[in-house]
Amino acid sequence: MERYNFKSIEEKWQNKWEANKEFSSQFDKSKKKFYCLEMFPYPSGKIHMGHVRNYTIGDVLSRYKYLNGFNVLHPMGWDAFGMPAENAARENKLDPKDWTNKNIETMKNQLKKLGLSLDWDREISTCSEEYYKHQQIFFLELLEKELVYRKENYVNWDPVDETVLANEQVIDGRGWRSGALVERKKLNQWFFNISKFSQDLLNGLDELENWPDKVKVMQKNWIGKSFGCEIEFQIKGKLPIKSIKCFTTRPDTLFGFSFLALSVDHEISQFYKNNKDFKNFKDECSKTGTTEEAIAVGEKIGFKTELEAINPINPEEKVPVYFANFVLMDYGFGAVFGCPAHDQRDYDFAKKYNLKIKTVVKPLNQKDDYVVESEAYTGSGILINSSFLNGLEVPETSVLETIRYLEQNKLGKKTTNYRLKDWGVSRQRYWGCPIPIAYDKNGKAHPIPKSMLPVKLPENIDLNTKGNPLSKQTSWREVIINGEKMYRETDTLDTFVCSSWYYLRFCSPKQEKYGFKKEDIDYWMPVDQYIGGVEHAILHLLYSRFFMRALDYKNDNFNIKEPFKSLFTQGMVCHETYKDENDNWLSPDEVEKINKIFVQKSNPQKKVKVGASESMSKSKKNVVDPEFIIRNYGADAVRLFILSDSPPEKDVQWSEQGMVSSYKFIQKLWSLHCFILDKLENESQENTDEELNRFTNQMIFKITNNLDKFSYNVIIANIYETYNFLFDLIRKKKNLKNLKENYLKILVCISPIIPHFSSECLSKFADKGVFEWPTYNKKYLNEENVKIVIQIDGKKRSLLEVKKEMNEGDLLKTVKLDKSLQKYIGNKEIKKIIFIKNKLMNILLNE
RNA sequence: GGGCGAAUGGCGGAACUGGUAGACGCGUUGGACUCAAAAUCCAAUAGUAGAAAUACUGUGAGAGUUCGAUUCUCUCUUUGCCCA
Repeated sequence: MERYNFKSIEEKWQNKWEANKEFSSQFDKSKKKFYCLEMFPYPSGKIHMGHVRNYTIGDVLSRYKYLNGFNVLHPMGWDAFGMPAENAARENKLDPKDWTNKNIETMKNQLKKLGLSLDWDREISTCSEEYYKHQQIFFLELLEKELVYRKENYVNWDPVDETVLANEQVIDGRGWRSGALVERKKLNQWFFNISKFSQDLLNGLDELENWPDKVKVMQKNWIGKSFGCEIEFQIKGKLPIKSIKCFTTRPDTLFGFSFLALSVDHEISQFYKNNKDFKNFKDECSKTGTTEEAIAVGEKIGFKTELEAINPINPEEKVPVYFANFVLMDYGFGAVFGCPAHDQRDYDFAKKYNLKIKTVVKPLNQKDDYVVESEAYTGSGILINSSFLNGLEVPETSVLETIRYLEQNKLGKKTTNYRLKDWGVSRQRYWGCPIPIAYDKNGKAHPIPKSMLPVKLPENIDLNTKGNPLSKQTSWREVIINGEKMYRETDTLDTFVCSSWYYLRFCSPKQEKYGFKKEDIDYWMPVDQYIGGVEHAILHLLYSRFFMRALDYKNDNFNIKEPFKSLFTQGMVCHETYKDENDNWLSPDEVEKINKIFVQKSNPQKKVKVGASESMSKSKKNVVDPEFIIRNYGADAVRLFILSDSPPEKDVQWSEQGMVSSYKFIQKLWSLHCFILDKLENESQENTDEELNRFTNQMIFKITNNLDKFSYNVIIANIYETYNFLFDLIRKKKNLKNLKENYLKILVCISPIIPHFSSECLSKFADKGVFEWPTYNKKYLNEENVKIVIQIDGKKRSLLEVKKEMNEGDLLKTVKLDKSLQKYIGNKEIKKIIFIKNKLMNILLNE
C-alpha cells in the first residue's frame, strides 16, 4: 500500500479543476441558482488563518450546493484600495498599484492551493479602473438623485501627518502613526444621505430571517430610533434670540431642568464670534475627539452665555444657557436640556458649574423624599417633585403623558429621532477611488461629465509628502469642463464604498457599459449565503444595504431590496500567546514543549510564559502561516482541522496537535480506502449487509442535516464515526455486495470537506463521472428495534431493546420479566405509569 | 450602566420539538509490535466507593414548573461581544 501523497494528488486535482473550468458559472435561467459569497479580502500580502477558515466554510457550502444540482456562483475578488498599500509604498518607495497587484498574485496562488471551488473568471479588484469607473458613475447618479451632498464636518485631524484619521486610528487621543495629539477640525466633505433610509433600513431587518439576531440587534441599535419630543424653549437675554429648539427623549424630567446646553456650532455661536474667551473655549472643545466614547469619558466643560431659558411647563423657572463640549450639532438640534439628577453627563456638568440638581424620579423601592446623591439616577420609577406630573410611571407613561401635555399646550411636539448619521465618504488619501468632481474658480462643485470617466489616479507620484498626495498633483488637478478650467476634487472615496456593491459586480464582472447588467442581477441576486467576520456586522453590511436602496432610489428597478438573504458570521482563529522573561512576544515557532514545559527553541534553558489564547495577530506574534501548514500537511488536512474543533460561529483554538491528528486521519482514511479497493477486487460480492445500508443512510441523513445547520464540526465527528464503523465492518465481514455502493455515497458526503482526497478516491471507480449528493432511504432511519429507557420513580434503571411500536401493556410485561428491574419493583404497588412510545417508560411506585 | 449571548470531564466540544448527559476528537494511562524509540494497532478514560456486579453524585450557583430539566421560568455569579 502506498502512502497518501497529498502533494501530487492535491496539485493534480487543482490543475484538473482549473483546466476544466469546473467552477465557472454561467447565466442559465433554467437552473436554480445559489449565490455563495464570502467577504473578499484586503490584499495585505499573504492569506492568514482567518481567511482559511472563512473561505473553507464557504467552500464546503458551495460544493454541497453544486452536488445538489444548483447553478452555483462562488466568486472571489479583492478589496484593493486602502491605507496599508499607501503606507507600504511610502516605506518601500513602491507604487501602491504594484504592491497591491503583487499581493493579489501571491494570495490568489495561496487560495488556489486550498482547493477552493472559486470561479476565477469573475475575479474583480476594486482598484482597477474597470471597477472604479462604475463606482464614479454611481456617485454621479446618487448626486443627481440628491443622495450625495457636501457639507462641513468635524474630523479627527492629525496635525503632524496632515491627514484625517478614522475613529479607530485614534488611540488614546493620538494619531496611530505619528503619535500626535489629534484635533477636531472642520473640513468640507462629501456625504451619502444614508439617514434618509433610516426607517427603511430598520424595517428591512425584519425581512432578514436568516441573519444572526445579534447582528440585527447591533444594526438596530446603530440606527438608534428613539421617540422623543421637540421643545421650543423661550429665551430671555440681551441677544436677539427669542427661542431655542431642542430634542429630548426624556421630556418627563422637565421639572428637573437646570440648564440648557448648546453645541459650539449652534447658530447662537455667531454672536460670540469676536469673543476671545469663547474662542479659547471652542479651541479647548476641539481637543476632545469626535467619538461618542471620547465625549462620554472626557471632562465636561461649558461656556456660560448671558441668556436664560424658561421652563415651558414651569414658566416661573429660568435656567442658564451654556455652550458645552458634550453637545454635538448633528444630534437633535445641537441643543439639549440638562436634568442633572437623571443623566450622568448632565450631573457631571452641574457639579462642575454648581448648578441645581433636583430629583424628579424616585426608584420604586424608595420613599417620596428620595434625593439623588453621588450619581444620576437613570432607571425606572415614579415621578416626584413634578407638580401635576407626580406619580406617573417612569419612563413609559411619564414620557407619553408629558408629550401629550406639551402638545396640548403647543409647547412641543412628538418626534422621532435616529442616531444614524450620514455617511462621510471623503478621504484625504491617494490610494482610493477618485471622486468625479471638479471645482470652478468660485469653488462651486461640478460633476465630471460621464463621458470623461473614469477619473484615473495619476501614476508615479511622490507619496513622501505631508497631507493628501493628490492635492500636490497640479497638472492632474487641472481639467477643462465645457471650456472652463476647473480643479479636480483631491479626496478619494472611503473604501467601504467599494465593498458596498461588489456583490453586484460579480454578477456581471465584464460588463463595460455599466456596473452590472439588470438581467444578471435579477437572476443571481440576492446573495443566498454571505459569510464573513462579525466585525463587519454594522458598517459594511449597513452600507451595502443602503447602496442597494440608493441605486434603486427613483428607479424602482430592482426586484429585491436586501442584498444578503442569509448571513453567517464565523468566529476568529486563536492561538496561545508566548512571552520570554522580558515580556517580549515570541512566535509559536520560537517555542517548543519539552517534558510538558514550554521553552525557547534557541535556548532550552530559557522558559517561556504561556498566555491566554487570543485571536491571531502580528502584534502578539501568535500567528501561524497557512502556506507553511498547507505545504507540510496538505490542503485537505488544513480544511479538516480548521472545521473540526469548534462550531464555525465560535472562535477556534489553533493547535499543532489537532493539525497533526487531522493529517494522520487522512492517512488513515487512505489506508481504509486501499483496504476497501482490495476487498472489492479480490472478494466475491454476494452478501448484502443491512447494517451497512442502515449506517450509510443514517449517516447521509445526519451529514445533510448538519450541513444545513452549519454544524461543520459535528460533520467531522460524523466522518470519524464513519471511519470507525467501516474499519470495524471490513475487518469482520467479507464478500459484501453492497460495500461499493455505500462507500461511494460516503465518499461524496465527505467531498465538500476534503475535496482532493475524495476526488482521488472516487476517480478509482471511474464508472461515473459526475457525482450527486446522495439521498437517504427513510426506511433505514427507523430501526426495527428501539431502545427504551425504563425509569423507576424518575430514575433511569434500564435500557430495554424491544420491537418498535410496542404498546404500554406489552412493554410492562417485558419489564416485569426483567430480573434487574424486578429488584426495584418487588411487590410494591404501581401508582402510575408514564409511557412514551418508542422512547420511555417511567414507573412510579407507591411508597 | 444598558442590550445580546455563553457557562457541560484534564481540554475542544456533542445531545432532534423537555425523555439514555458526555457523541467525536485531543490529552492521559495500560498493553501489543520493536534491541530501543518514533509511527501504528488494541484497550481504558466524568467523579466518589468497590476486585467486580453495582450504587450514589454530576451540565456555573440557588430556587421553581414537571413523572422527568443541559434544554422551560425566576434570581444570582462569572465571562464574551456590542452600545454607552
